[in-house]
Amino acid sequence: MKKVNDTLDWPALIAAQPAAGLIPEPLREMAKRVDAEASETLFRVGDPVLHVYLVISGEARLTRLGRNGREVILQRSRGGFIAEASLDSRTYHCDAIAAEPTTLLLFPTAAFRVALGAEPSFCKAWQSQLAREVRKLRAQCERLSLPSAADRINHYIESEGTDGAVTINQSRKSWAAELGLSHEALYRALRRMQDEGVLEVDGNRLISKP
Amino acid sequence: MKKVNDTLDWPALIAAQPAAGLIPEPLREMAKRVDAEASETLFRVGDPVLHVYLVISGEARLTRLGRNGREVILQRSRGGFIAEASLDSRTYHCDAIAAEPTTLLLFPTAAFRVALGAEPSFCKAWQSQLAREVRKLRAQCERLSLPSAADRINHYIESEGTDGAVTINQSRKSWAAELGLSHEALYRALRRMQDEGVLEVDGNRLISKP
DNA sequence: CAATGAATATGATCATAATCATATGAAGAA
DNA sequence: TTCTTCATATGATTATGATCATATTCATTG
Repeated sequence: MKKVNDTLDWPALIAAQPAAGLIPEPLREMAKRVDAEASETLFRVGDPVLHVYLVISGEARLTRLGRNGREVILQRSRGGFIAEASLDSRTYHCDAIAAEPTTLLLFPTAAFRVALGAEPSFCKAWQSQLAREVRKLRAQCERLSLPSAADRINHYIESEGTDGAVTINQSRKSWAAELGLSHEALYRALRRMQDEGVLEVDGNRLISKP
Repeated sequence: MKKVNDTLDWPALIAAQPAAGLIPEPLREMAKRVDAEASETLFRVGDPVLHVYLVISGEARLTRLGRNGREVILQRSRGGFIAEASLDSRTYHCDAIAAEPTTLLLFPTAAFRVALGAEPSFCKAWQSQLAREVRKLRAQCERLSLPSAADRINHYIESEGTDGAVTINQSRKSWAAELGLSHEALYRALRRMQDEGVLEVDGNRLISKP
């Protein structure tokens, strides 16, 4: 887990990961940028909670080892804060690893807590961010509960887009993962929906046809 | 949407829905209990955000009407706060209906915002609650991304339980819905896993066998 | 008590997504 | 440039969950 000592380019960081924009000035100065290699451990069950982690690029995973020896994935993150609830805990209740070469920002937990208490604007912004995340995740759960690929695609367009259209800002493969589908099933469903005339695909723009 | 004017029994409310315990005293006195009938509307797209809604019993749904005329479900709630992100909005961006006879608590939005700003303990508790919800929902999304029923059940045991065991505090049917399975598929998977000796079922207690 | 409805449970059939295989195109490295 | 790699894309086969049907048990209510 290599610490990078360059001074941080915050506009670039925020462009890469908008959630970084929440961080107020004093906390920004305490941020450490870290580059983790694939399968490198970020923290383990029982470790003290020393930092708040923000994924800038790559992929971080929160996992737990099950009784049957199989690893259970609690979260895959390709950007944004992870393990926000650890702010309420002294130690971690899961492991975190980098699933591929990953860049993160680390903020000292103690200072993070102080800033939340001392800066009302940061506190409000943090709350709003959590509420937005809750809304997004609930919609995602409902979407994943739909059995058919076409229904999930339509649900995505209506819940994440506006007026029956949405722009996909990720690769088809990672979008397939977000939809809980194999990428093959996604390609096929898109093809079928276009053939049936219920969907228009223009690059990364998807338009639902009535 | 019948307003019930009885004085509220807070210990009973908190027992029925623990999230009610977050509410501080002054807000409790402004709470209105409401009984909604099946398919009754709670609010609609464009309505001003006048209240914060807490589902005590029954089921509330947040929905949006898609371009193709089909209703998209953004959230089904059988207990807890709904549409928390509406605290950051002047109007609603979805509809809310009671899917069955449902009891709710309503808090005036303005007073709720004031309380969040004025009472640090409430503000922290609200934040913690949102963070816990985020953690729970992320795990649920990962679970729903697993293709097989047995994998989802194992994931549930490991992520929601401790030491390879969990107690289900809901009916099998509603648990099946949470797992994104038909109830038939859940019954069958439980039977198969018991036959294979990888799961022990004792009433509502599930134990994963190595 | 009987009756009604809901949850629990299992069987049979069918639709569909996962998987494996294969091919093409685009981007980046040597 | 060529080579490599990865995303995109489609076909064939298989596994599995959804659906419909049917009992049974349980709880609630008249």
